[in-house]
Amino acid sequence: MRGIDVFAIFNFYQSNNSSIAIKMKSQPITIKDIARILGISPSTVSRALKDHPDISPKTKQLVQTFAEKVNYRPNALALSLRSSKTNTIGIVIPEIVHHFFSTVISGIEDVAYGRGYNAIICQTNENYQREVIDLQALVDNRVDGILISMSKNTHEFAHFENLKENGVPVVFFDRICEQISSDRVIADDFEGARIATRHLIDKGCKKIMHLAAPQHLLIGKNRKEGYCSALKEHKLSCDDRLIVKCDTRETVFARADDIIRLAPEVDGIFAVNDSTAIAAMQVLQRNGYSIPKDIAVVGFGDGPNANIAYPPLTTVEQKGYDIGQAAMRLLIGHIENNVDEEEYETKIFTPELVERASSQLGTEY
Amino acid sequence: MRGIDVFAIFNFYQSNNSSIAIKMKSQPITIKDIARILGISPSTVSRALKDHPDISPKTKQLVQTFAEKVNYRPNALALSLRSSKTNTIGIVIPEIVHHFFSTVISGIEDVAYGRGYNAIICQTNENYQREVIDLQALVDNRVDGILISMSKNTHEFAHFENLKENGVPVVFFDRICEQISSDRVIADDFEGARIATRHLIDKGCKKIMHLAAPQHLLIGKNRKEGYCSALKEHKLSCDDRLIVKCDTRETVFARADDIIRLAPEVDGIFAVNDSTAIAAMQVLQRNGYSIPKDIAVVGFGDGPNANIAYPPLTTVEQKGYDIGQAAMRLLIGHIENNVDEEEYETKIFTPELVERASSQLGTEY
DNA sequence: TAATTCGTCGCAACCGTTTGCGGTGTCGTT
DNA sequence: AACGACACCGCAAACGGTTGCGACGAATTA
Repeated sequence: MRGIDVFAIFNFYQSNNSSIAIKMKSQPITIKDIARILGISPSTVSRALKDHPDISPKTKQLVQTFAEKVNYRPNALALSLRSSKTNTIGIVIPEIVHHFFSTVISGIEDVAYGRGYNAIICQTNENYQREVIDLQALVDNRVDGILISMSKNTHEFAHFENLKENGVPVVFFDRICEQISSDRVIADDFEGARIATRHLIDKGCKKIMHLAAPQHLLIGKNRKEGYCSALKEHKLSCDDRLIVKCDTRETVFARADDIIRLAPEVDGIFAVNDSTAIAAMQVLQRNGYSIPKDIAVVGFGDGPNANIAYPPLTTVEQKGYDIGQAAMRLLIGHIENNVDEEEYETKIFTPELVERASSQLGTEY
Repeated sequence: MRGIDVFAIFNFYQSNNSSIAIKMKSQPITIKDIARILGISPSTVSRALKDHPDISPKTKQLVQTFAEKVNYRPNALALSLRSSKTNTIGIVIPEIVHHFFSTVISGIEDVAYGRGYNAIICQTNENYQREVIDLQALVDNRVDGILISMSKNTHEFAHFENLKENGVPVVFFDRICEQISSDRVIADDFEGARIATRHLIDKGCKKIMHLAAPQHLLIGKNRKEGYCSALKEHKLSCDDRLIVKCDTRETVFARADDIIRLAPEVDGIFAVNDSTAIAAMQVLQRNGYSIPKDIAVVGFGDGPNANIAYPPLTTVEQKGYDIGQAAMRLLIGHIENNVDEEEYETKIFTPELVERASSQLGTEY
């Protein structure tokens, strides 16, 4: 008897729903809807859907097939509110357009999806204000944890402290914040720069110019020091005169005169990143220098550009994918073992040299 | 009297909170917490925080300053659950690493932030399954709307239909779905290809090769037809023999033999995208051809690669930023005027030629 | 003095889901 | 006949916030 009634309503609902679906935007169906239609309580529906032993097989069957038919999906907002667990993590990065960050994201996402987490990506465009706003929005939406790579223009850290006060686990990667104690995953910039510079020396370079990033950035500092270290290793002097401050395509062109002035006495260039290296090659080529015949060049952070450059650029690969995976694993550890131990970990990935034409000093390409 | 009491508790709470903040992760403070501490009801707190006229100035002052002190922030989940409005939109794209999509995202975000929306980005990696999962997750989290650029491998569209049934506004951009009626924002691939091909003809090319994407993709089809149209405009024949199917760096190298075989009789190349164009230039250069002296080359979709290439690549710019802005504006329109009119709009952006060295036929670079 | 108004505030319901606990009905047991 | 055991299901509270409505005291008015 009851069964017949129920299925009558069932069918009515179905046809009714599909007919109105054409005219109006139907709200997603809820457990309460199902309960009302089937004439049972929401709690029973909830339990039936998750095979709770208190529910009779018949009821389970009824509810489950009905839920299937109407394509029921639990409201994630309600679940999160009740459980205070969103299964979502936030990623805050300066710019997604950078190949390095894109690969980091891929690493993060692959681990995240595998463990049932969703990732929401925020880009700050190197803007401090945006970083503050993005982090606040993530906290407001109760993400379970956050992965951050700092903006270049961030010099205050209250918004980071704020995360800890709100109990949000955080892992910094690449652009870490020295003033905040936390888990960290970084590329070994010092060692990478040393490898790159050593390579130039091995290729026969005697006087190597360095195109450097601002020294208040860890990246800039560490890469410069790695460069100096390799020079000293080989009894070469680390001359400040050979260090030109430019770390983007634009700044290279802006300081082109300085580079050209130094070029005659130089036979190698180590640039703080690939686009700087490529821009420098172009500046030199336009001024009559041949690369790598006259001057060998090495970049940093292998992106797809390195292959496209003329000549193809020797560079050190930064292992963004691995860094992303490691960062996500660390974060999950903090989220799931709600251990309050402030035992922070730092993982370091050493870059690897990718040798191409641009560093073969003395050869024609 | 009462004031003194309250502030005593206030101060107690403060010191207590800061002391435990060191040892344990404190949950974010809620309206209920504030109500309990101040000895008033949650409703009063809620109203005080939003300057409701029913609340006395004293109470408002008390609540507001206290909320400020403890850095109260409303729980976005709770707000969304009640209002069924998340102020969040979803972006589903194949790959963020592509410069075009990155710029689209910037356009979207700038409009979104300006109108009080957050954006959550999902990349499908050109994977149909991932696209289904991502869309489902967005719906589960009750985003207010979704912007999609389809994956290459999507041939079923039930998951798109599902969005409409759930009443989620959708705008397709760039990689639109022809089978689903919806708002669309696209680049005029046909016209762009025609402009690019015309440019080669203007530069003196008589026989132009086309490196084409698969013809089941709209992009591939439209760009090829634009190419043919320009040829016919100038009484040149559109010879299928001159069309080589390759649309990535890898496929260019795979079909390098075909390209080289055709090269002697060709004086121009129009490639379906920039990386294909650049790879083709490299293949030709390695085989003794000089560009643009022997063969002029034009790409499609100006990315930063075009500047880095040797020689710098002439290409047509796709206006990703504008497309992103337009798509987001359309979406907001649908979200905020809950008009059920199925009056769908299609916005078309015509690319612009960016002339560089690679297309200056007959000249030395 | 009694009735009305106004200024302040709290109760309770709601959004969608979960879950402890208690209630009902049907057995079988003594 | 009375009891406990068990299967099955619903009530209500909770997550955090909002809001219609009613309550209460004080001040104003008739």
